[in-house]
Amino acid sequence: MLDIKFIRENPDAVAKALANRKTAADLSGLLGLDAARRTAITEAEELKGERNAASKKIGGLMKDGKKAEAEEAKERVRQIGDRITALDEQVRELDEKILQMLLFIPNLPLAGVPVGKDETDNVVVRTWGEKKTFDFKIKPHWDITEALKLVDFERGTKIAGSGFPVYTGQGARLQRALIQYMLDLHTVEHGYTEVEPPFVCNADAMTGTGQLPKFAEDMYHIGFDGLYPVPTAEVPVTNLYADEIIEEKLPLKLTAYTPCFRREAGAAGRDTRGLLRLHQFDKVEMVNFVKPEDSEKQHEILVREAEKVLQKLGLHYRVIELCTADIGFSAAKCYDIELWAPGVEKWLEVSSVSNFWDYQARRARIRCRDEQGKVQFVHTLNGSGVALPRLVIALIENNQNADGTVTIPEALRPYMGGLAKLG
RNA sequence: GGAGAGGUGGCAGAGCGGUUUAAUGCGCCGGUCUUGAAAACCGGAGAGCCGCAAGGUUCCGGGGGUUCGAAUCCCUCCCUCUCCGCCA
Repeated sequence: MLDIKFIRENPDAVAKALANRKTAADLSGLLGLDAARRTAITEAEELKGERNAASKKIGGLMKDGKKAEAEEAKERVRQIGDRITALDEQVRELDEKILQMLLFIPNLPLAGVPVGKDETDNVVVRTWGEKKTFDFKIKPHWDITEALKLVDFERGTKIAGSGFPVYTGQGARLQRALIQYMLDLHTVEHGYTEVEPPFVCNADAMTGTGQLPKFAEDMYHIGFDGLYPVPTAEVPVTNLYADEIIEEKLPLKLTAYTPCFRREAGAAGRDTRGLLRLHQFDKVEMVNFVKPEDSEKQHEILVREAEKVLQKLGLHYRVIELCTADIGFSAAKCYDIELWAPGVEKWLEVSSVSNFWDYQARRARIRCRDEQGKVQFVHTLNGSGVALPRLVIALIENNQNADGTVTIPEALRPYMGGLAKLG
């Protein structure tokens, strides 16, 4: 959420930043409500001051036995009280309206984020590795998973629906191995603390990180209990510190494996084949809570930590900086990491590494102290480290052999019981 | 799920209608003393909002109510603990 004070003092800059995002917002309407709110608060607080003083006097009169005088004063204060009740109600309504508007306004892109009209204006920052050449006819991953019985799509559809694959045999083992490999990498080499959060969250948590209220349709919802299966570990892990002043040393780096549930509303019919786009998938996520002055530096470190996962597996990837029109709702700056998948001949997004600045911290009220002990909002960052299905796609398409087997990268073999090949 | 008890500042724990601007202890920060430290003593110290500031105002699990005035009384929801039941 944006700071209403910042909007009040920089309306033009905010309008321009939102325009770069291709987002419209009624800023003047918002500021009108803000002005009305402050007027009402000022009057209400003045009256409360009067009432507090008068009530104290009444207490004194009662004690002295001056009953008549006390009754007279009570009547006067009652009237003040009525006015206060009305003003408080007015403030409450204005607060709610202002909050509802703020919750729907996205974060502002950082200065330096390329201004663009859509995803075609994203910028390739760097590329690692190169496209592998094959001396045989390669297969797309769905043929490989079928031949090696790694994934059973049909039975997943039967028990849950399309987009809910069943991993079987070595395919299931591979999922488990990748999760463990990534968690070990982040905890041992990158200094993360592993957490295993709940796989469902309440509406408050969903609002804190920005999924609600705007993206309700993208999520599953257990209406009976008011819970949402998590669309990403970002939600439970970031909200761990909601409503807190973090006293631990920053940066605080947490990593978590969770399954992720997404309705993919609006994406029906796209990438329906294989593992490209799913309603449920596994992901290891990294979340950082950092001091405001460190967030840009820490963001760069975070992308490198995600890249490390791919480098150790020897996979060709590129890092993209998203332009103003393409960064996510809550993000101020975002890098995507894309793996090359030769079978489907596509760059596949396996990681999104975002700097949320103080946007989520303000929504979730996550704070820290500066050197003077003054309370301020932390900056939150997160990055996939990484998402499994597309990693699996790239892994098996890149490492497939002429005989139909798939070579397992060295880094992964300890997690596969020493196995060198699938199939 | 049933019965009971309880939710107060970082923690412990008073207060149960009007000098509570939330006692007291521990912990924390600063100071005195000390070669240094400890102890002792003195002082400080929560969060939000409005305000240029002075200052004001709100917050005792959440919400609502009674009252001139609520941490304190009433209603309701949530959570925790104990016992019972069920159960991986």
